[in-house]
Amino acid sequence: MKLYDELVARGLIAQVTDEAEIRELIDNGKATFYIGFDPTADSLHVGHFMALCLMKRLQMAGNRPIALIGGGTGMVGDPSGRTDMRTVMTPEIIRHNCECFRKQMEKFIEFGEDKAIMVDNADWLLGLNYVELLREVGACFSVNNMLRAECYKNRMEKGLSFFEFNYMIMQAYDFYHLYQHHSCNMQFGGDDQWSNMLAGTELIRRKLGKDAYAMTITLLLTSDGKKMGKTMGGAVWLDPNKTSPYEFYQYWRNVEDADVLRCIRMLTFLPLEEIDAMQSWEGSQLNRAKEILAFELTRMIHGEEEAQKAQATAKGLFGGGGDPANMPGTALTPEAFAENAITAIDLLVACQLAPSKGEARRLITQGGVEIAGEKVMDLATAYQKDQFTGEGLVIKKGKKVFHRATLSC
RNA sequence: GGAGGAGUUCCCGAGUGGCCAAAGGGGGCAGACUGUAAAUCUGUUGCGUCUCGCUUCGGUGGUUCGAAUCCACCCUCCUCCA
Repeated sequence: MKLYDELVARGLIAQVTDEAEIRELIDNGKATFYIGFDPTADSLHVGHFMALCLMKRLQMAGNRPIALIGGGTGMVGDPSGRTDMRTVMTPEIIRHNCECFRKQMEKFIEFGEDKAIMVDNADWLLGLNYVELLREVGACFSVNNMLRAECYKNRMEKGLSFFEFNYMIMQAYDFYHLYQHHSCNMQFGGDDQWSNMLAGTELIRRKLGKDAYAMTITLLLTSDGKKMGKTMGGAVWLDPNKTSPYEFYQYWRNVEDADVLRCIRMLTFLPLEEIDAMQSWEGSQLNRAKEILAFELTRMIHGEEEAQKAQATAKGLFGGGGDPANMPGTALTPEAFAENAITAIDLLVACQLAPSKGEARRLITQGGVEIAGEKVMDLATAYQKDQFTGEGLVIKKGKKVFHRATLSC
């Protein structure tokens, strides 16, 4: 199966500017394409991961990827799909985030001669002169059209500053720049980027009279329409220090039935035939598919070894028999103990399993806490310091959250 | 710049002097049921030394025995006019 058809079969393609032309280019390895990543945090998340996967698929088919880090666009912030303005980040934070992105991407995509290249749009955007830019590209944009763009829709009610309004022009300029300096003829991005990407192809057409193409990746949504990869605590990060491999594994292990196959199709590199075979799985059989999904993704991001560990830990905790060694944990300092003991309430707070003592108390009262295999019934239950040495104590909050508390020395 | 309107807890939203840590819904958390799923039902959802105290209704002052609620000034947002 050719690449384009595979992308369609996996449900990855949302919108394209010119299907025939794009098919021809990418199937034959003739595309030089870019995907932009704005440094909004100090780690990539699942949404970025999808883009990186796409990059890899195209690279494997012989196309040349350009990873663009938005050191320049990050100074403004993309208003697409947002209902309020992003916090404006300081240049220092942006630089730091760019550096973090760079490191994570290098683990996943091969950069170098004849391989992928990485560029930072700060290199050309920050030096632009306002009046020159207006004269050079400003004339190519119609405000009337820009205002009609989908990405500004939900901002028309809440208000959109001129500052953010310019984001589209900056992104269009990126494409224009890359077209000229790196022969980049195609741009990929999340589906929310569609209008920004079209602005780029339009600019290239007007300024250079040349065709460039754009294609968006389907946003990975849950069956009830929320973005995948978000939890209450925030995004599911690729940085193991922000989301541990175990937690990462658990996130995917717990997706809803309705979402498993779509996730496997879109996020993993498993052959389509294998995935089609899972289509007929039903009921609790789907748990097997969830394991596959969780394992595959953890392996791709954290490596085979970490994936094995995460899976063994999960199986140990939920199924019994496995190795429960790798669960998240907290090393308690001696100061946490009053007279060599710590109450269950303080323990929950110290391990950040409860945000406050009141919450911890409630959890215990409602029967949601188990420590060292025993349900905590009494609010006054306390544990001696020496119980935390070695393996420490395993705390279970609710049905799914396991945590190991040890003593730091 | 002018005229109106609005800002309440994680979110939406009620509350117009004490009975207000503040209705209702959403979301979250926990329990039951299950398959580490969904749906459903139940409880819970500011903090603490927890029958009591403390902090919270955009900000700062004020009136009052008492303020989310009244007054003054300020900030932010929305709508209409320029």
